[in-house]
Amino acid sequence: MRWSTAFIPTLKEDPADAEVISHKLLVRAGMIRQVSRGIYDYLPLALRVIRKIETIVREELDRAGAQELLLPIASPAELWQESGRWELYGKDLLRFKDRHERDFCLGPTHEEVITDLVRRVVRSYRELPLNLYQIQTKFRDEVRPRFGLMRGREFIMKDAYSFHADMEDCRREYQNMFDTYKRIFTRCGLKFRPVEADTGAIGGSLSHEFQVLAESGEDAIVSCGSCDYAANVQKAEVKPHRPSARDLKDSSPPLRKVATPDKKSVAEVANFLSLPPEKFVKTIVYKVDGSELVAALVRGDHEINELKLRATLHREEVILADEAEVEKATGVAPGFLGPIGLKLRILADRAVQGMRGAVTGANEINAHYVDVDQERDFTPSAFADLRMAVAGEPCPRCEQGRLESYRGIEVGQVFYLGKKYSETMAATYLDPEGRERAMEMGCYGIGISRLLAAAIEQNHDENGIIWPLAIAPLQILLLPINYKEERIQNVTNELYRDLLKRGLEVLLDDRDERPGVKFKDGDLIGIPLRVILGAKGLEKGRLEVRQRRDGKTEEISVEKAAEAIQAMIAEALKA
RNA sequence: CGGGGCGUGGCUCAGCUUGGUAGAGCGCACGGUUCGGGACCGUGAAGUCGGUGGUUCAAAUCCACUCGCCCCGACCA
Repeated sequence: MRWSTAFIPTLKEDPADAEVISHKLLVRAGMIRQVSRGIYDYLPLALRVIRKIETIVREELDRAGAQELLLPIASPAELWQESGRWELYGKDLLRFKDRHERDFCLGPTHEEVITDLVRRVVRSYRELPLNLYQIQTKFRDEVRPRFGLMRGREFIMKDAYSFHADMEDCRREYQNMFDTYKRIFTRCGLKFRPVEADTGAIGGSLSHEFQVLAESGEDAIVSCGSCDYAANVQKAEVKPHRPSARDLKDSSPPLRKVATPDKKSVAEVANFLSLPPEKFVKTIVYKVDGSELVAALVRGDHEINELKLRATLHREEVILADEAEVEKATGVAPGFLGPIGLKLRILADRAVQGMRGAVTGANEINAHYVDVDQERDFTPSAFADLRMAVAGEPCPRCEQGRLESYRGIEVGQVFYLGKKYSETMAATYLDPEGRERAMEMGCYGIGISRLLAAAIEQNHDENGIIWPLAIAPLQILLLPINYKEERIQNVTNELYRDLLKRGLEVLLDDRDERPGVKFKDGDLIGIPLRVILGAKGLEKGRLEVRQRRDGKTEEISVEKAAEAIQAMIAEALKA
């Protein structure tokens, strides 16, 4: 590839609308351009990276026994109505009508479509298991697309779906995909961590996310310093709390009501009363499945985890009650709510159990109780793990470990779905006894375009991108200092042809630009190996090879250059 | 959906408060000098000032509406 004729529109300055580094660098390196919010053109260099990632994904999935197919991007409403997601999926699902006024949507994911296919084909346990995947553009009309390719509306995804006769086989495939994902991300040259995850809108009961570790990540994850426990904070368990002996022995002063005019939040009241937030009990009212109101209690310095609340209640939908609903049910505005005398079902986080000298709302405007003693003054219907885990607390799985927190970019997720879709959509088969049974399913996604951004978030410096060799758009940058000079041009061209003949991927910077411009552009687009051909070196029959990542440079002879470079690439790819 | 910000040559921005016929740097074209980390000199092309409507003798500038883009939030009392 010759730079002079390539479509690589680099920019000297950061684009005005980019915030995160991967977005800035992708645009500056001439790899993407925005078309609309969350929608981008992929220019040639970006597409090359995408193809590389896709190739790795295909090789590993094929090796793991999955088969590639391609499903349509538009699907009819009927399938989504059948699974119930036409209603449930909400506005992220981009809907439209065809010329016959029939409802369609752009696929945000393909459980319905694939399940429909498989149920129409598979009849017998003999045809199972199956693992089918595709690499395709998805569309989710995100509330707030942001950060370039990290959260786009249109994005490229690999999605795989597996079908099994029984749970054991499905679990086996889950593990198979888990291991395959580890190989894929390792081959892509990324630092990542698999973590336990919530199943979200996709559904199911077991899930891991693969998080690329990066400060700019949207997800908070925690992991144990001494064992291999790691989880998304959404999912992370909290070690069961035991009230300390001292807490239990202290006698508490009597309950008192104090005036707290206009002080609603824990921070406000804590400041007003000069008490630390951990002495507070927050009372939060939720509407469960659209009707019942339930109060949840967590300590003032903790955050409630709604996913845990939902799981504890065994209900589908748990949303915060609005102010009017709360007032109607309790007679008081949120901000002054407390468990004492509250006429609602109350669930409490374990950390609330046995609290003494606590502060709660008084269920009366502008008033709070102090010196609240949980055991003496109120009894929730149950104690459960309801809060977010935080860094520094004990590991829920091992004795000595403490949790550390990180930021991550989710680039893959594996789900055990069970029969969620096969039952609602009647994807059944006949077992050896001739009984009709619903298939067990799993699904497995990788955000290809997001992976591109994540790789940059993790691999860049002040000068630009530093591609891991395995996914670099090209492997070698040939940089003649003065290409117009005949001798340099001849040597460069010869080396270029030789490298191409050896099957290497080479970008030849044959532009009539000053060296500084070429160096800057080269660093920006991040090609791993840079070969510099300058007049001084060539006089001695030598050229320079420089690593983009660490700047390490070595001189090699021109005659052996192609062979030496090929060896360097081969060596690096092996590592 | 709520809050904030921005929209002016290809890019990054100034000009707007206080209305008077549009600027800079980079990029681009041409000529010359240069040539190992974003050169220098000269010449030049390029902008319906996001759109619509209004106020005014006069609007990039003031007003209204609208479209687009960015950021924060959109559930923790």
